Amino acid sequence: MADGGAKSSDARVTIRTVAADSGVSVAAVSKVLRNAYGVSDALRLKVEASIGRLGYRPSVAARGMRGQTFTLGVLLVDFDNPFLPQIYRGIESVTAGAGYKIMVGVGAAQTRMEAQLIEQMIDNRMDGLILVASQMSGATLDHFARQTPIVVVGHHEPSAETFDTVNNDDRYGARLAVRALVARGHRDIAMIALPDPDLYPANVSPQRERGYRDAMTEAGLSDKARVIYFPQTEGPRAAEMNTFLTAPNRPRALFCWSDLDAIPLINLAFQLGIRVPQDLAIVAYDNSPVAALPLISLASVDQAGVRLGQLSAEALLSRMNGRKVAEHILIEPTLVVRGSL
Amino acid sequence: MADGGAKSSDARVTIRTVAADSGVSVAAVSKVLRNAYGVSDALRLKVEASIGRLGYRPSVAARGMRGQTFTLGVLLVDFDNPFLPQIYRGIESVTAGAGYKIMVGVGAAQTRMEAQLIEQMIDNRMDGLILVASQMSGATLDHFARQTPIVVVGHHEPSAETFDTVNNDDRYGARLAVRALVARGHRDIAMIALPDPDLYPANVSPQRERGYRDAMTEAGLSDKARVIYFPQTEGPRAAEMNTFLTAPNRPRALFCWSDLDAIPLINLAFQLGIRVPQDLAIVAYDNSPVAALPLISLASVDQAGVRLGQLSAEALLSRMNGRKVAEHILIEPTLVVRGSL
DNA sequence: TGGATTATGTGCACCGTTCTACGTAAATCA
DNA sequence: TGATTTACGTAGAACGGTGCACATAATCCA
Repeated sequence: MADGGAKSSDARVTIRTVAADSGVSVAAVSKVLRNAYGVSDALRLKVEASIGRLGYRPSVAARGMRGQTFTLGVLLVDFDNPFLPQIYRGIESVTAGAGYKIMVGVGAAQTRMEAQLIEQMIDNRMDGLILVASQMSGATLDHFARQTPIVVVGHHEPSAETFDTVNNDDRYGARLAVRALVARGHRDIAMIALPDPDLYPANVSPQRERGYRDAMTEAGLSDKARVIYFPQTEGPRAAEMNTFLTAPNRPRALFCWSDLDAIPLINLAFQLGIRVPQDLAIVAYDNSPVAALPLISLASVDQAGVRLGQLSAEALLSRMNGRKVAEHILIEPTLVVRGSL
Repeated sequence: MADGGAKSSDARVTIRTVAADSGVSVAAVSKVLRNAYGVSDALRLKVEASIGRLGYRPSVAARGMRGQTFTLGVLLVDFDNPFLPQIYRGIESVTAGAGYKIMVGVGAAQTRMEAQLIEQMIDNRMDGLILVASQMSGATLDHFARQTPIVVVGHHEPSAETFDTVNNDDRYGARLAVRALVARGHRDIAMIALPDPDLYPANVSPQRERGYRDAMTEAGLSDKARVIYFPQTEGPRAAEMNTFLTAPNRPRALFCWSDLDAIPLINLAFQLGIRVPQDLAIVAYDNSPVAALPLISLASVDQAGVRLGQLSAEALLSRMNGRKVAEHILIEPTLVVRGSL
């Protein structure tokens, strides 16, 4: 790192500095920067030399006022879900090649904060947005999608026209999981899902709930179907999990909407002396790294997070490039069998 | 190609729209926005009414060209370290109250990319930056710190003058961990650390390494001290871990620089039939949520991530507020005893 | 009552880019 | 050879805010 430049004047190097240094107009420098049409090799070389010499970097903020910022925004529900990094990596692998930078906003699973962050990203003139597992309603998404290109991951809304969606087939994935339990002879199979499925029908949990019911019906077990909703706040949740596991009518098998709930559950079962899978078989969803640990060994449906990320980034780029008609991509998940099954 | 995307409808509401609507000057609206001096209640009310009616939001990009953006940047090494969310939460809890928004950059543990993201944040005119566990050298940090207020977490450089640092006392924490092993009668205690401690002496791992040596010397075991460095790439690393655990000279106890390495290790031990802690006692660092799972039950040094985040945010705000002299904060970690010890 | 303050609002020059419209020289065509 | 076209470069108006310098009105003080 050439730090020895002894930058006597701390004055910011702007496009004007570069123009003066290379003896051309500001517009010419701008053309080189954007590599626009109408620049001779001689000019380009001269300008690039100046840029290098001065260590010039264009201001994203100023650039955003008229043109592109080459920055994309990614909104994540929260930080704790170990499945999200995979999606992020997928996105990054595609956008980096196309010369885009990424800024991440963390929603903390609150609609209010999510909206603020999206507005923030729009106000920063980011060129496009990818929203991962957003809690927002289709109408709100539509509102934002009219202002900037948007792709949504983990939100099923195949009829949306203003934004694209990228998902794994959650309904099918759930069916896979339940079928595996049925194939092992289980009949008393319950499901753990997120509360208020009717409030957020586009979210993944309600979709998986439908897949669960499909599979139960398919196996002639529709009368056995039973969905449990745990509270989302830490304290009450732990207590209810405990009650659930120690209750006399505890099911013999469990399909859990996400590793996020299954991992605490399998640990609690261990503490309570409930043997997995002998006393309680568990299959979950997301195939997060923790599920793969031998000490946990949680069977889980893999939704190819990296692939989801790549597809969403590609969709965003193509939309930014002018595509107007919405795309709704669905990929096929697979079941990863482990000891808990 | 020249078309930026789908921003067809609704002409943008700008400060001029608001000025026209409320019948005052642009400057007056700006004053209200910044709540600057010299605004009557009547004017304020009128303008705020217009803002509400029109749904106006100031453009961060435009604002950044002269004034503050009220946006802070947080740079994280990577996404997979489950300890980072705690720090983020701490930061967020402080900055939200002060009216700042946060954008996150993910460094992917590459110096090159980290530098790019920092530049990106500066170019976006963010008001200040918090760098968490950055890999960068002190000189590079200094270079950036001259351009914008910076606080660094997880990087020990108490003599730095241009930026603040916030850390837990890694050296002391390591000593705590090793002492606990010694207290249980262990003598053959090895340490697992990050490679190239001399290349990045300011990072946490070398600090913990020093604490390990301190404690070994303190217990009269300096001749037994032994530090193992695993390669950082997935494949070779797993292989070397395996070799290490099955070697005849495998130590009886292990202090691991981070849960990040200890968790795979404890799982591998389980697979190999090595009993923890009977055959191998393990203490690690970071006290991540996974370590706390009963099935893992990994003893670990807790460095109060949330508190670190809060302190760094407070330091940043005070620095942004004009403080020039550097602050170097050190907090005391605690050991969380669990089954692996 | 006149001059000095103080409170409130406005005009306008920035900030650092992009991009359209246009000028000019060189190359091509008829 | 003159008329077109093409290639290269430039001037200057945006973009959407901020904030200084100033004008005006209201209030205060002897």
